[in-house]
Amino acid sequence: MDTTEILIKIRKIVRSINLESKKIEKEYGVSIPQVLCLHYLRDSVNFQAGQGEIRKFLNLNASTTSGIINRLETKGLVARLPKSGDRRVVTIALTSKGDTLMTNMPSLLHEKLEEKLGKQEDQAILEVQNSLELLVNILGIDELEAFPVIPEGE
Amino acid sequence: MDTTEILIKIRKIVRSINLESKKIEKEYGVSIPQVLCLHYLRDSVNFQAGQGEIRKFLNLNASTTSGIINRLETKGLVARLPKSGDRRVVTIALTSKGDTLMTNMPSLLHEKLEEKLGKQEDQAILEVQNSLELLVNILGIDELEAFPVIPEGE
DNA sequence: TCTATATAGTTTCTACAGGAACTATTTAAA
DNA sequence: TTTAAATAGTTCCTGTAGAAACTATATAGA
Repeated sequence: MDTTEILIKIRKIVRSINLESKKIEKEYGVSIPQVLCLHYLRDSVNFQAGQGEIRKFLNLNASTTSGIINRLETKGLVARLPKSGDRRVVTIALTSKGDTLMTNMPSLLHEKLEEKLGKQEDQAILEVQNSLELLVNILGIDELEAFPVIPEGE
Repeated sequence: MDTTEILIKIRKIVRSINLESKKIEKEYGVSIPQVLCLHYLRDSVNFQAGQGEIRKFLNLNASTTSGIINRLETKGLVARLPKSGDRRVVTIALTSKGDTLMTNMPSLLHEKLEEKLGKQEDQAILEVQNSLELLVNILGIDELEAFPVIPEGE
């Protein structure tokens, strides 16, 4: 049985996402994780959210999230604000510059996938979802299962 | 339609592979890409191969491959040898230390997946493969399609 | 109150990953 | 033969990713 093939395909998918990310970064100055972060802020109340909230949404490590926010901050797309009440919490706020960028950024991988996947039969889409679910379960992502998927992705 | 969910699942799979890789690295001192590299050498003639050959098999950038080999070399698991004939080519050779490590390294993600996937119905496995294939095609990994998959993975 | 302990983030370190620029060698062409 | 182009690798730079160690703040318990 060819699990090697499956692993190679997963590696290919990963790689294509990375390549797309670098392409987007070159064109717009922001990578996919950065875009996802800005995207989340745009959907948040007052365009603001705590680092932890973002971290949970992106399903990333705190240090990774910190780095992403650092790069966004350097570009002026995001600002770190103090939170009254709990001074441990750093509120991340979308700047108008960040908002403008998001407005002008067209079709990401996300939307490309959406478009192309839309052309597939419903049955095929269901199979893709089931297959990925199976892989997720098989690979044993138990500790992560709890993370709250905020479905307000789009 | 929920492509967001699909992307999140792919990210989860990627993440679980990374986590597994770090776990393996902590336990055995070598990561999955490094193991794949050693694995390839073990299946090569005289336990040797050119960097380019490895690069094509792993489907990675030259600089990335260079880094992986560097780390393996530092650990003494691999050695860089000159190739008579073409002095641009660097032959990568598995050392006995590397060979021994591979002999003693049990059940990788690879084999875990194999084991767990073996318990699934053939139909499910087929669906997984088809789904990944579909995603690979949708994500447009055209330039990479040509890379020669040596099926001697196991 | 004083002390755990838990929580929120940051910093440092390491690995993977790719692009760009570079060196060195080989091959093709003029 | 000398130049031009292709090929094989390396080095440098940046980004993603996580673990470990750390700071600072908040909360619970004695």
